[in-house]
Amino acid sequence: MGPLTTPKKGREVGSVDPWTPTSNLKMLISAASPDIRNREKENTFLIRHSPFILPQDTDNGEESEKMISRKEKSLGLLCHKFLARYPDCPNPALNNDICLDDVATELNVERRRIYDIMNVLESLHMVSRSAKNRYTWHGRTKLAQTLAILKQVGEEHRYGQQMQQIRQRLLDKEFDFDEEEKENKEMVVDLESGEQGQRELFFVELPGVEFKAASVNSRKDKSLRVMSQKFVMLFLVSNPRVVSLDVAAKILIGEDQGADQDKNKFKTKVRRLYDIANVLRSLKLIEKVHVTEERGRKPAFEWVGPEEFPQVKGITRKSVLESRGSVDNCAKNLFSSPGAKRSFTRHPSLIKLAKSIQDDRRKINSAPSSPVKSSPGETGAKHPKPAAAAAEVDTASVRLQPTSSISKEPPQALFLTPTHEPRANTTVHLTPHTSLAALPAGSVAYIPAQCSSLIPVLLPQQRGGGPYAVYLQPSSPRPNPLARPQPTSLAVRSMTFEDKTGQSPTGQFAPKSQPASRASDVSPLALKRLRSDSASESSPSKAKRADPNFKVNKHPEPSPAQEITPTSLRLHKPAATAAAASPHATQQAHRLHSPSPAILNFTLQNLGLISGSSPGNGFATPQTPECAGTIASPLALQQRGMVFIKPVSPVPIQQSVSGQQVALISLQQPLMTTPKGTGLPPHSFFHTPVPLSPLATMVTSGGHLATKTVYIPQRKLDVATEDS
DNA sequence: ACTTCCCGCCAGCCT
DNA sequence: AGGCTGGCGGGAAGT
Repeated sequence: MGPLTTPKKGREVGSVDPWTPTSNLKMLISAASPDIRNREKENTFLIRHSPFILPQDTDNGEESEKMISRKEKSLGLLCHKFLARYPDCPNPALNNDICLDDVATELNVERRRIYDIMNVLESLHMVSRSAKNRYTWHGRTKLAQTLAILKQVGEEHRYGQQMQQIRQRLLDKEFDFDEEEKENKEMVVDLESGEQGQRELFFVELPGVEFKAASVNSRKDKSLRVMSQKFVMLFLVSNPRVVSLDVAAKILIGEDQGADQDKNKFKTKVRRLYDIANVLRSLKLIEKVHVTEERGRKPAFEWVGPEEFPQVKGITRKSVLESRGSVDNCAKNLFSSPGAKRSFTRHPSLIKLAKSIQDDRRKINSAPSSPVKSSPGETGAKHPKPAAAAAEVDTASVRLQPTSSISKEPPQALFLTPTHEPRANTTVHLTPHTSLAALPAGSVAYIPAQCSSLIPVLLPQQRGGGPYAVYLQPSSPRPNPLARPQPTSLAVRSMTFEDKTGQSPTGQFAPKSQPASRASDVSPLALKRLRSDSASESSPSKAKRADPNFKVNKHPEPSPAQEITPTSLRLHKPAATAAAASPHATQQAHRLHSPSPAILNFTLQNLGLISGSSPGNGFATPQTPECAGTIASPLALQQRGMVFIKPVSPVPIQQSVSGQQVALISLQQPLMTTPKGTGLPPHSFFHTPVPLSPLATMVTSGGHLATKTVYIPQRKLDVATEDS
């Protein structure tokens, strides 16, 4: 097909690429403007020494005139450079005009690349197009607001469910490889016709940041922007905030491509997702991680941006949906969907859907929209950003703070702000900025990976159901906290955790400064259950020594990946730990091996959920109720051989092909040593389908809890933890 | 071999 | 008509 080839790498900075037009241009530019060149150099320097991207590769001194690697030309890096030119919160009074030509010139890239960046930034309302070749810079002033809205829209569109659905499909595929293609098709159909399958493309606008000129908006191809918004939405509605590329791509394909999508389409989407992701990464909104499942490791991204947003209330939301035949609508809302062209392919149910959404929208669009260009000054200055400001505060407050000096362990080891993490890929980090207090009652919270261990936090349950956590069985029934860490022979059995997925938890959190949980908050029933359940247990898995790294907790510096990795997390067959605490749990649950009462008490106490009885082992429990999640001493728990596995995904129970009930769960296993030779990063997400035991089902017999029950089979853990 | 994603062609819209 | 935008996918770099 054409002479489309990617020029080979290995060009020098100043060298000319004789066969591309841009290189000529570049040469001309740099020849003509030493000024620009210098600026470019500065930028390069800046970037080089920034933690973002380019981690280690080029620090060998004089590489200034060396080969430009592909990495150095990445969109993310480019975006980073771009961002460096503008303040996060621009003074509206100043000139925030962006001229694409200038930017392209100064950054020494083709305009084409700038468009990519601008599109993504525009989707977040960090810039808005003011005229041809011109944008207005808004910085992050509207970001929180935008995210809030995107989240809301995402919830309305049930993206969370769609993702689940897709994950399920993928899961099914794992059970039945032959069906792969078929499944794919079915999925699309389902999404298309499903009552929650809102296929229409839309772009969410903000007052003051609308697409101005109709000419700009009538353009049909806005997919990068729309994709970008949707991609962000996926994160915002996903719990946990991890979205794998394939799932995202599938959703995005389904949306605008109906059933005719194929492999190429998918690949193209993924390419675009990478583009978007790279910009989002440079914005520090997401980070790259990996999800590991049976079929291997796959790329994913985790949201590391703000978690809490201002109320959307009072904000005009203009989610312009594609609406067949309503020309006025398009004109008015300055956004016409790409669907126009494809309208005939649309499933009838969608038309209905679109209509209802349209109605919906009408209601929502109460605030006046400005069809007129707004001046740069108008944006952001008009409304003293009450919402945005609030959001900033919120955002800041969400970060877990190091506990007071009372704590024995270096606080830094416990809490780390993600923004300070320079490292790039592969390692999954827990989301430290998620305020524990912000977690829905009953959810299993956790602390940052730097803590080396995942500690469950039982939040006060709201109503019914029991809070639930998962315990990995400690090897010793009577751990000596002061001794060297015992080898951990583990087994997780089941977990139930409640989490109002898809429901915005906003608004019901306890203030960060106050303990999220207190003994009184815990359902007595649940506690009772916990205790009684933990009757039998123990397992003398005389095992191996703990990994020397076990003590890393003492290192204040974040070196997440290798810390605390009991290399020998081998599963111990009979050691079953049940954490079933649902009031509905039946006797069967009792039969499960549970954590010993001592441990439970200890844990609960540490969590500030109960008070009174001491750990009884001489171990001083730091009182650091800063927030429930502070969990006095993770190390202590760790030393007791307790290991927790965090489910990182809502866990709907599904039917597998064989008719067996299965849950697709995602675990994050910072404690697990990667099996040798698997090439899996130590902190991988372990994404796996898991057959549900009758118990798991039972535990959830209460009803809605069913969708939150996880049964972690030994088999899976074996896979992940077996050494050698 | 697979993942990541740069590069630039070229269609389509805008001025 | 010519410039601006941006979808798109080949294929190279990176892992």
